[in-house]
Amino acid sequence: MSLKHILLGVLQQPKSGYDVKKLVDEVFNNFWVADLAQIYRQLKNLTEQGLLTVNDADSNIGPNKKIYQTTSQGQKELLQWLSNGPITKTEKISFLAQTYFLGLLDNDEDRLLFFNKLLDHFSNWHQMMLLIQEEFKAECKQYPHDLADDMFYPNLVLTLGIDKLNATVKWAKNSIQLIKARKDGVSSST
Amino acid sequence: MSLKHILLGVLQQPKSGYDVKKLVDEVFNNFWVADLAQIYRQLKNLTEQGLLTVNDADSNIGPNKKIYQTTSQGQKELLQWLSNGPITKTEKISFLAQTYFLGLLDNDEDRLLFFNKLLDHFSNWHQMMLLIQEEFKAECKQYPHDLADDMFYPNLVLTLGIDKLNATVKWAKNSIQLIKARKDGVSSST
DNA sequence: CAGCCCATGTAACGCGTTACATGATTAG
DNA sequence: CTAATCATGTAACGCGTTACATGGGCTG
Repeated sequence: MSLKHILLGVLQQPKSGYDVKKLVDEVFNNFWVADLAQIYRQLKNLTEQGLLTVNDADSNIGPNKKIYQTTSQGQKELLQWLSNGPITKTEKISFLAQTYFLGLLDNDEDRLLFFNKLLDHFSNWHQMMLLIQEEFKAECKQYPHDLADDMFYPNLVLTLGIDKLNATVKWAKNSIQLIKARKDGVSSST
Repeated sequence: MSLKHILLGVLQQPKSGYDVKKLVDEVFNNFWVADLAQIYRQLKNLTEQGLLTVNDADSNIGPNKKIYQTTSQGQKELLQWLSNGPITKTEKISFLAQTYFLGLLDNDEDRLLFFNKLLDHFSNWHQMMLLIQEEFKAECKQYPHDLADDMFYPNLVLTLGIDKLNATVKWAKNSIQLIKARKDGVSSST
């Protein structure tokens, strides 16, 4: 129910479907993934519903683009979505489902391998997001108070991403220590 | 792709579809939601594929139950899923998509209302999970080292849930302060 | 006897994912 | 010349969600 609204949001500035995909991969990857095929289908639907307009445009490279843009009706729908309050309780986190059943594996090496892969993935991601935050900090004198209006809320989204990744990285490290301690015998009560 | 494996996991102990739904709501709600209709459909599919068995059973109350249980083939599939490494990058967090576009609302009161609803929701949830953690702590002497094998990994899942909720609650509180400070004028650099 | 919980399901629709098809331009 | 990137799409399938149907037993 939200890809629709993400499209209405990003298409306040006119863009092609392909451009939307790149934007979502770059700036929304923190909390959303979207497939190109899905984006093209939604653009078609939303245009038929009058929430977007299309215009053809030349491309200096490759085939011609179709440029989409949110209509006032689309804008209205977007504001309605924001006004209905926060949508929560929709999370599906596969790696936690896996962790829940990890005791079924028959040795600690496999479990440690699982957690090391997690740690590797999330700490890389964490580092990447810290770099993006540096760019936000460079944009203003008193971070985050005097960020431009159109960067303030994107920045809040970024900071929760960083905070959660920080928690996740610490958790993965701690879990590895706990598993190792269990493996070597619980007795060590340091 | 993961409801399938959650079913294979929880049906190591025989259960009805209705029981699975209750269990998922109680213990997996931290990172998964599943619809009853969806569960019934998957149970049917997985049984046809030979990953589950069904048996009829009386119910002391209401209609007869169908009791499902994971087969050795289902077990194999489950272990395969765990061995393929952690599945990440599948998150879709609607409230962050909303936050990203929150600047489109035309006043700070509406934005603060949004964040207060978030804060209320997540702090209640956080409290609930802390209570569940107390139960885990009561189950053993040296928490979490000497938790039973079948509680150790579920407990890890619980702790990440708590850590992330803690981060989210702090973030919501901080965001409210930042919005108020912007509203009242950025000048106050206390 | 009304309303809730137990327990199962079907139907319809929409979202998400993968595979496939097409074809232009540019960098190595 | 090959591979990558640009750019658009269709088809098929499976997952997620909502609405609806059925009916017994228990609680107030």
